[in-house]
Amino acid sequence: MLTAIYTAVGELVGQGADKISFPVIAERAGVNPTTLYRRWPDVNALLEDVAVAALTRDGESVPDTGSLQQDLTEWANIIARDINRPERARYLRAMVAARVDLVANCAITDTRRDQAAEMVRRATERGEKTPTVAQILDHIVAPLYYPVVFALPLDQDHAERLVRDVLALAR
Amino acid sequence: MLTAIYTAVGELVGQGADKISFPVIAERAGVNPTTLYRRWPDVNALLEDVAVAALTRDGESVPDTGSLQQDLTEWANIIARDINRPERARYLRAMVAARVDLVANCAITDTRRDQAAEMVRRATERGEKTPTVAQILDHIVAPLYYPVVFALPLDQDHAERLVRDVLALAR
DNA sequence: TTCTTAGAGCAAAGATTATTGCTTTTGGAT
DNA sequence: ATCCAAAAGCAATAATCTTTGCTCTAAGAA
Repeated sequence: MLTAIYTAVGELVGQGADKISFPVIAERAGVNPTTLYRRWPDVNALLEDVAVAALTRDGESVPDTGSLQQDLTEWANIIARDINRPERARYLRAMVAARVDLVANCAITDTRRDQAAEMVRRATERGEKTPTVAQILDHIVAPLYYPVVFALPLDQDHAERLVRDVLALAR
Repeated sequence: MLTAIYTAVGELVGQGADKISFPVIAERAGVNPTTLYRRWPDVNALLEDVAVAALTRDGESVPDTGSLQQDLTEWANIIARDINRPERARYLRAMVAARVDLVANCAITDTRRDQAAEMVRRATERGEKTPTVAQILDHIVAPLYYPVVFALPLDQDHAERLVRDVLALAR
């Protein structure tokens, strides 16, 4: 039931459907539209729920290679690969469209911040100089998301360049 | 006629209306819905046109203070102030929603790149060491847009910190 | 001035979406 | 097994959006 609905939404978002309405979702999920109208205040709310579910399932473990540079590089590449997948990119845009503040805060930013903090903590323990968590978010995460959100052409080695830059800020 | 339509759209977007349809726009603009249906393929197309018009009219001149640091600081603050205005933020999100690749490329990125290039050029002529244009886009522009797009809380002095960081990359 | 034509309005019809009262199913507790 | 309550389905209705043929207006050309 619920998973059928989530799946339906995921498929619609994934294939870039531009007419995502309750009736459309309901038909694809094999449920009655009324169910959706009764359970969610509007389509955006449902979209939000699905987005949270889709974006928080990060089995992604934080890289732990023994060097901050490698950790960040692997991490940045994981993020880059993830958000550049077409359907993932559409999720992001759909969320932005829906002004899904909650998702933005919880699922994306918080997770990324925690992961960055973890890597910095380990590096500090090893005695490495590190940039701040805020710097990592500003200078790695943001530049990775920016082109995806705005549908700009992605360039190779972006992640590597960002890591190199941010490491120059290590104190 | 056209300006009435654009104005109507602008007002609706500006006040965060979530039901932006041709009939609604038409009524506010005092035109017949048919006109809109016949002239634009769908609402997003109209939104795109309006967004282009709204975002390309940058009378913004590039700062020229005699120092790259000051140029970048003023520039970053101009950008930050601009895109953090609520209705401007909504435009951005609306554009992202509409997958307005064209707008993203032309109006935003290209303009910003040109402006950055101009400041770098001047600084280089003065003999200053500078970061690359790509670095400025990655480490100043992207981090400024990121929180706006994702509706994250904005923090004071963000622009200043970004400029300080990016200048550490100057070569 | 008259003709031409692109664009805008009007109105009717069709399609889709949203709401609501009521019935039916389902899963768990007794 | 039976009962209960929450959730889902159903169907009728309303509201909104979309399409289409036709008419009317206005700006430029002959």
